[in-house]
Amino acid sequence: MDNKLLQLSNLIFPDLTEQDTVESLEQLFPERCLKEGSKVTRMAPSPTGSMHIGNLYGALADERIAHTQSDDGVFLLRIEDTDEKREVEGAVEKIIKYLGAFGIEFDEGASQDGDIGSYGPYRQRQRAKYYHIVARKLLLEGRAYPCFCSEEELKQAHQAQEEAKENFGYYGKWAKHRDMDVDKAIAKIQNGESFVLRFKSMGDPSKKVDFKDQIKGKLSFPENDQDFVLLKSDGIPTYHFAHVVDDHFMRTTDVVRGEEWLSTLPWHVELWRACGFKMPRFCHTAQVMKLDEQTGTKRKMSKRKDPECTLGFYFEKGYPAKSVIEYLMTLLNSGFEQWRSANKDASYKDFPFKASNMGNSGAMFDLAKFNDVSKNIIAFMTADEVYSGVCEWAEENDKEFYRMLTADESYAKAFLSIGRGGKKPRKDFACWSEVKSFVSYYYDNLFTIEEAFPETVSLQDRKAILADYASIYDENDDNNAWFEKIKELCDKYGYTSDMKAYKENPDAFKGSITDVSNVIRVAVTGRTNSPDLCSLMKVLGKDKVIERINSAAAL
RNA sequence: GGCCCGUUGGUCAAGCGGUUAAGACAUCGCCCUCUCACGGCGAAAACAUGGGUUCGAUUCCCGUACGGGUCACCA
Repeated sequence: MDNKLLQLSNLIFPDLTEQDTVESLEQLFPERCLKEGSKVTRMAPSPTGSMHIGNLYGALADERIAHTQSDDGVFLLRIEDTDEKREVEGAVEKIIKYLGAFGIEFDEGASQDGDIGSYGPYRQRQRAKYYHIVARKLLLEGRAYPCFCSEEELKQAHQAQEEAKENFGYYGKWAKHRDMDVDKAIAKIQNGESFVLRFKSMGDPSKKVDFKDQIKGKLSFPENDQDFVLLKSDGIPTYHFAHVVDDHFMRTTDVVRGEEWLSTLPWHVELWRACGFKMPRFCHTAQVMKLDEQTGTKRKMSKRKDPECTLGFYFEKGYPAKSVIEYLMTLLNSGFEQWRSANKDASYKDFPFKASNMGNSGAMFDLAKFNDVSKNIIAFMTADEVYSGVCEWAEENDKEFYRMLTADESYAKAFLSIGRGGKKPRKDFACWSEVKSFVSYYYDNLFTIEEAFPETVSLQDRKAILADYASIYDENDDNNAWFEKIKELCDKYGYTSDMKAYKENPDAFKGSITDVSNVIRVAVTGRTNSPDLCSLMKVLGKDKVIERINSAAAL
């Protein structure tokens, strides 16, 4: 072994002993004993801010890949906290809490109560030693070297490259310290100069590397020639290095990450090889996009411009977690929707998820479609489920409504039951925040006449019809009897109950049964649209119905 | 600018050399013993573009345009 190099490595890695070898790490983190075909995936967020829909999208993909058709696959959470400057307090807890709220659970990794699993620690800053061990190996093998360039020098090089129309970066002739004399490097470090550890690339960009991605298929890039940074001046690794070391020693089988990493894939390929590690499979997922109203073009979802981008949006509006997952599944895997229509009651977890069925171009987030998906989810819930969903939301977001709902639970459940159950349930709301305005007429303090009575009915007729109806209404009538009474009213006042005849020749009649029932509907609910009037009136109770009809007759 | 990825109706998407080019959301019509919702039926609506290869290209190859990503001691 080159003594000088050894001296240099001792200077750079004073925290390591001779026992700290890559082989010792291989023993510490042995290959996992999993069944054939089982997969290990990881979500690796950096704790730098609030979660957005793209994070959830990625997490769901990871989770499904690990857990579909395998009972011992592993989905783990690793915290990429290598950038101290951008770290946000409490972000880790928030990530775990939010994902949990969407039903996404980890088998292993960082958690609120410390680490779970034997491949940790799972927070990168606590893994400094492991990175150093691998980095030292690279240094001693001549695949890494210290670089003393200042920020200013790098900036200047960048500018010079721009002027010379050459590629940006630290490579070839621009890599000033690549071939620096070891003695000189030792002297500089002893002198206390700041440095980073760079990878020494042997790549030749005139050659191509072929690569297979689980989603994108065959890819081909020029070989890497960048001497990118492995360890920053504080000894903490960059993403690139941490990715290779962690995914190797955590024994990740499938790296699922956004396609923004595609461009640095050649870096990673060369690094995996230089480390002597076997590469995992890669799945580079498309981004969730959004139509920009201003420009009319697709663009990445942005937290600032798109409220539906942050996960908080779904909680504030009160979308069931299940709806969000269901919609993301339709974006994530082609074929999910068709599978769903054939398997209405199945859990999304039963869907045969395949990485190869993931879309390879960015899917646009479509709020209208999402709302439809959510309406379907809510439509097939029981009244009890809807009730607890609304209450949970209202407790956080609308205290007054919460008190009203909980003041008479069975009353609330009764009106939430209308049109529910059976094969063709109503699809009235997409989220809990829409419920209140929909059911407001069930509560006297929210009830107002919001819409006009039908114009086809004269004031005189309206008063007479209402007064008449108040005297014949019987809350024990079934739907048929109820309807017969409306028909009788029609006949009495010259409105037809024969809709066909009315449509064919509307001028032959004063109006139709629609007008008559709408007179009653507006009197009772304050609006021209409502669920089935007969059921609705039963829930309201005879007293309230009569009271409202009488006061409307007095208008 | 270099490199990479992508482009099927308004949106999400099937399709893997020969199809009347599925389906879903949205839109519009019609039907369904009251309105709305649900449901049913139906309509309109697409292979970015130019060259090849081929008996035949939405499908394969090349160019162009457009969109996206990336080029940090951020991930």
